[in-house]
Amino acid sequence: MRESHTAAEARPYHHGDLRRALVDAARRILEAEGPTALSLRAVAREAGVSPAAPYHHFKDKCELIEAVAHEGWEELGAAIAKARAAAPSVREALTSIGVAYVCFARENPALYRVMYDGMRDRVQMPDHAKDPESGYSHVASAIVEAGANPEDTQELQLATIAAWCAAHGVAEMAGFKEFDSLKEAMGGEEPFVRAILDHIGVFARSRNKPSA
Amino acid sequence: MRESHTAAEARPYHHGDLRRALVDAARRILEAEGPTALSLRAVAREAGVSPAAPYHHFKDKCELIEAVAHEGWEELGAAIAKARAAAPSVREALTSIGVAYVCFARENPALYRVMYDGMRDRVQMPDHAKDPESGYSHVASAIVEAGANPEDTQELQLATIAAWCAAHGVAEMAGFKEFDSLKEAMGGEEPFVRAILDHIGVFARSRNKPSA
DNA sequence: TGTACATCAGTGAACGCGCGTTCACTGATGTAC
DNA sequence: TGTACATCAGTGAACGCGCGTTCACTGATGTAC
Repeated sequence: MRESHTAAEARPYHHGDLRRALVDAARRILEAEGPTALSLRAVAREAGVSPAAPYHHFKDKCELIEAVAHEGWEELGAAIAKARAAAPSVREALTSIGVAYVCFARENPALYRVMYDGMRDRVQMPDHAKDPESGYSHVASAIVEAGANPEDTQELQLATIAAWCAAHGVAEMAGFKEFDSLKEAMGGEEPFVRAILDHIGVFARSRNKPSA
Repeated sequence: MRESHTAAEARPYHHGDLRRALVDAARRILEAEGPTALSLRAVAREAGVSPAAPYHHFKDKCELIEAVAHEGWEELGAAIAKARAAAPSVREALTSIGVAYVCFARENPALYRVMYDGMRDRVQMPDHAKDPESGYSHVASAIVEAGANPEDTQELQLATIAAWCAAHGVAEMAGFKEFDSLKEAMGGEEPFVRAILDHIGVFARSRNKPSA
């Protein structure tokens, strides 16, 4: 019952945990065929189930996609936390976070796109800023540790958002074929990404701590 | 024959310049209903023409969309050139360019998205770097004017790409509802964008010219 | 321990929809003589 | 200037497709007695 069943395998009439299986199937489709291929029917097909089955677990297509995106944000938050913890020094924490962010997006490009699409027209502020385990909170507190004044909340918000925006831009563009020759000259995509982040500045040093 | 005909108006059997009219119709749809509504049939409908008519002017849907995106890149290049020319000083040129870039994207969000979608999986490097009127070229030469060494082409490329990435990130995220209260506190979206760009650094000063 | 029954989680066929594209066609235009 | 004809740029009906969602259904499970 805990084991997963591929589409072809025989499986009991009752699935056990179809909700989970559907989210996994959706992610497999995203990875293999990209966001445009992500239809409810395709997900059901991939999970080896009839097109109506998902409706016992999700109100509609949108709700399934939200579940996928939610999982993505959680994993991104975890990746950022891990990178921060592993950083050799407080001064380098932000750079590590930036690299981890971009790597996550590059390793899960379709998932990342879905995460952002869900974000775009959201009215209600999601939990990001409130959840201390979110990527946002980690960035904010890394900026404070690097010397920013935690009392000046507006300034801190701006710095955090600036870092987030810049990382997002790099994440979306790092894969452009247009940069292939440059990436190659630099020894691969990661050195390239590090160099770009370093040029961006928010990641290279804190504004309120005049270098060292 | 030069005048435009709306869908309802009578128009001669031969359109005159249907190609142009189709691109305009596509942009109207983008603006009004966003990228997901941009179908060939919808464009034909909006232009007041049968669904088969566009095939006399474009090989397929993709070619139409490319034409729209191409127009977008040209306009973005022009907006950047204008901002650069209007900048009060060489030192501020980059900031002006950044603001102009983000403003363009925010004023034409759906068009901007289409432009980037077309970019994503492009193999052939488009003309951006070669075309001296492209946004890319303007940014690169503004960076040189700000003090970067034009001989070090790799460094110059990195700086240009870094600025481009950061601007893209801000452009895509500036509209998030999540930032509404902060934007309001800062007196609107443009001050907010300027503040974010300023935090980002590439736009605030050149790396190779240690401030002033 | 066995049986009746409610509930849950699937099935598969069907709905209406809009899409991209093709096709044979026709009305309008321009050119040759 | 008038006429025959090739070419161009439209039409509108039709194709097959995959989609999201609904529906009446049924097989499996769990609970009450």
